[in-house]
Amino acid sequence: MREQIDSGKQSAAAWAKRCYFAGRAVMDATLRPYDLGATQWYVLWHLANFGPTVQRDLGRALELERATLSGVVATLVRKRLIRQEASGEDQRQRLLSLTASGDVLWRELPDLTFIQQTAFGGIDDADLATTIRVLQAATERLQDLVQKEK
Amino acid sequence: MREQIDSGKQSAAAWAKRCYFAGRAVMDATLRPYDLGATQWYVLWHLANFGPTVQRDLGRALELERATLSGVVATLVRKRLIRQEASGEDQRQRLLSLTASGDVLWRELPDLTFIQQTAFGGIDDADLATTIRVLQAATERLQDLVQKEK
DNA sequence: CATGATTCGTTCGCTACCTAGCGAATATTG
DNA sequence: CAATATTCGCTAGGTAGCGAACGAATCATG
Repeated sequence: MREQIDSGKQSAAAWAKRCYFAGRAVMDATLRPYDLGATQWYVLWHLANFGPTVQRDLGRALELERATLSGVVATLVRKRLIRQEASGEDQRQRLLSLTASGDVLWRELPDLTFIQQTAFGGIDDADLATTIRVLQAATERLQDLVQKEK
Repeated sequence: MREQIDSGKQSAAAWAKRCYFAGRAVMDATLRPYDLGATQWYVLWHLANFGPTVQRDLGRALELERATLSGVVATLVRKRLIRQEASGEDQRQRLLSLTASGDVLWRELPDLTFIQQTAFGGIDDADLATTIRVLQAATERLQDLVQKEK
């Protein structure tokens, strides 16, 4: 929202938005041949790298709301790429794991780390650290604001 | 997506995402009593500050796709907060302006600039500038990547 | 041990984005 | 001037994310 750039504060927020959407656009374009969304890729990525995971833990790891993850998981189950089983200990929990075909697909998928490499590669380490620190601080303050609204 | 923090590069992208959604959450919470979404607010804001605007120009100013804006505009027209008229010069264009009730509502709305003030206030100017520069560079590189995919 | 609070996953309904494709209007070019 | 290309707004269909509300399971407390 370009006109909001009357001060650096608006500008920072606007660039955070643009950066997020630009990154997602690249992921979407890359994953299009595989009929996968960015979030679906993250789920497969986690299961491939960390093995079977309880849905709650997956949500916390990927920082997704239960409702959001629920929908993504349902989609992947429908595609038979992941499996959703009862967890032994807690009957409320669902244990997620890759199916055989999910594992096969995962091996075919391109490595997506090149996206961040392209985006932030060559940027000064100190500047990158500053950026992360500023965004982190802003996010925390915003989350506090939401809490206070309630 | 916290586990992606094996390098600052993933982390920066993840924080950009969180920052964007946190900001939107505050806007949504603030605007809830008025039954308005964040994007709807931006449209009203622009019309209140810049007067009647052609839909195409509004889309460019707010950096929204035609399709996205089309839906938002339809919603606001349905609420009778804005008006959509034929533009004199070009018969394809639609001129948008606040209705009387839209103007009344706008005056009631709280000032939302406090959100960015809260989020980025007190942060060192140089750090803020660095953040903007890094995000801007990353966004441009990502957009180039998308172009190449095509 | 019974009651109440919390947690987990689901569903519903919403906003906000996108791409693709359409028809109509306008610009460009041979 | 006719044919072609572009632009503008709309619609359809998709993903991503949220909050609220719900049943079932579990935990905490009197």
